[in-house]
Amino acid sequence: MYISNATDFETSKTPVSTALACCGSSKKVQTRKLKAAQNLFREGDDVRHVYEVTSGVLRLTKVLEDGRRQVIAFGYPGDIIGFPHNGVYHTECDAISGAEVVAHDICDLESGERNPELHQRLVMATLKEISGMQDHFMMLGRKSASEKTASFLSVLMERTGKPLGAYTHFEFPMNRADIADFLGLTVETVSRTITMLRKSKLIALENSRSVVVLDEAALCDLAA
Amino acid sequence: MYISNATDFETSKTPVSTALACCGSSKKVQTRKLKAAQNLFREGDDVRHVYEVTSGVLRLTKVLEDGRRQVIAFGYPGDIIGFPHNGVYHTECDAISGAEVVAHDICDLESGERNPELHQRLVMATLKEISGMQDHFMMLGRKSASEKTASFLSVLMERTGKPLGAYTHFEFPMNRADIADFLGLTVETVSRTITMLRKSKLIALENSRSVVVLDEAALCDLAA
DNA sequence: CGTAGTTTTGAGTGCGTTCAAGAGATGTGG
DNA sequence: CCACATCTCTTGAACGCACTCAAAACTACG
Repeated sequence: MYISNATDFETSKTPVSTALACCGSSKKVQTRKLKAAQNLFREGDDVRHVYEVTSGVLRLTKVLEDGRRQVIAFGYPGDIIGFPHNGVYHTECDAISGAEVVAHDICDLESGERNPELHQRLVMATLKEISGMQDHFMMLGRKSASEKTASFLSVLMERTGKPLGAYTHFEFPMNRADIADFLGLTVETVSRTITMLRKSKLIALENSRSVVVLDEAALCDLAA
Repeated sequence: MYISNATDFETSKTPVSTALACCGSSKKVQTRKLKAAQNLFREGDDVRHVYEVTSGVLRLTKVLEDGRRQVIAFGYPGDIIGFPHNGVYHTECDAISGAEVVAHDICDLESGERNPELHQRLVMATLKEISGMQDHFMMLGRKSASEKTASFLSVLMERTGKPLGAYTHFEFPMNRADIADFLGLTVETVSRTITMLRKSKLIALENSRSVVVLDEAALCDLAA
């Protein structure tokens, strides 16, 4: 399933240095810290940078005039977000936890002249992004509420889970509304489905945003 | 709404020459003709080329083990299709009408060393692709059957419609199942919705794949 | 003319929605 | 530290949109 954009999840504190290395020369790396709920860019803003997430989690959304919302992706460390089209961003981006990003100049995405290595890395990120989005299509268009929810938890587990005895534990910063808008469901359905997973002992909840996966295989099966 | 990948729709017979121009040197342009229903590549195939559609219409699909299918995009002339990830295609691609494509070497997508102009054009195509897919997310996740269907017809009209008196006429090669799998609906629902649009005089059908749009504004309104 | 595939239409069902309210968590000011 | 307001999450009841199943109408093709 599709959670975020771009490159593989970095397990430790390496992403900043990776980004640094790619900038090659002595150019200063522009990092930016964000508080929870702080905005990074809005739909329609002129694009100067694409961002590499180095810590925290960001949320990319689109909104219809009548308020219906779709969460396009969650940006986890290692992901590249903010791909432009016709010079503007096409989603809104907000931090949903405290977060830190590295700003890459947009011209390094568009051309390899200045920094071939970084350019290559950004182009690869676009291809990974497309591939991930294609998977997400299948989920939005063809999966049931329980399959969607199981897929979601399953991917979060793979990306952020840590062993806890025989089980796997992880936390996530997004609330039920974010999850619902990501999966094309309502908060109530997400809540009911999670309750159902809990009652059938596939997962246990420490609190509403902290999960222990009790039956990994069953969860993956349900994810379809 | 999201119909196809990549660059803007070419109105006439220019795309091949555009592609040729971009290949710069004397290198021979690899074109490939496809008959209706013929396969171009499958999910998992090694990627050698990305393809630029020069005529006809192609269909990109993903399929789950249990047979559920999602149409990711339709490729119209001017579109670039077949973006790789980790060296393989992540969708199946079939022609749904007779079609012709130009094959661009994959290395021109990955690097600008050999042909900077073409590389730039392909990178731009990935960005347009991402932007289009983001719009499609909103449709799959948050729109009703009639909004989806109206959006679909609306976009096809914009891309391929020709004036017919005061109205706009267009044809499309995809069947109801393709449309349903593109919109995340069933054939029956697509059929019923189109009938509903016909009965409320927003459109008229010459035959099942030939439409006259009678009330453009109302159709766009419905598309939300 | 017969067979296979596509599209439409009908009837009934069910999944996820809406609407409503309660439970739980979080934060603020007195 | 507690009372109160606010936000999030959960649970319940009822509805409705899109689905499933079934069959008829239409099209295409040998």
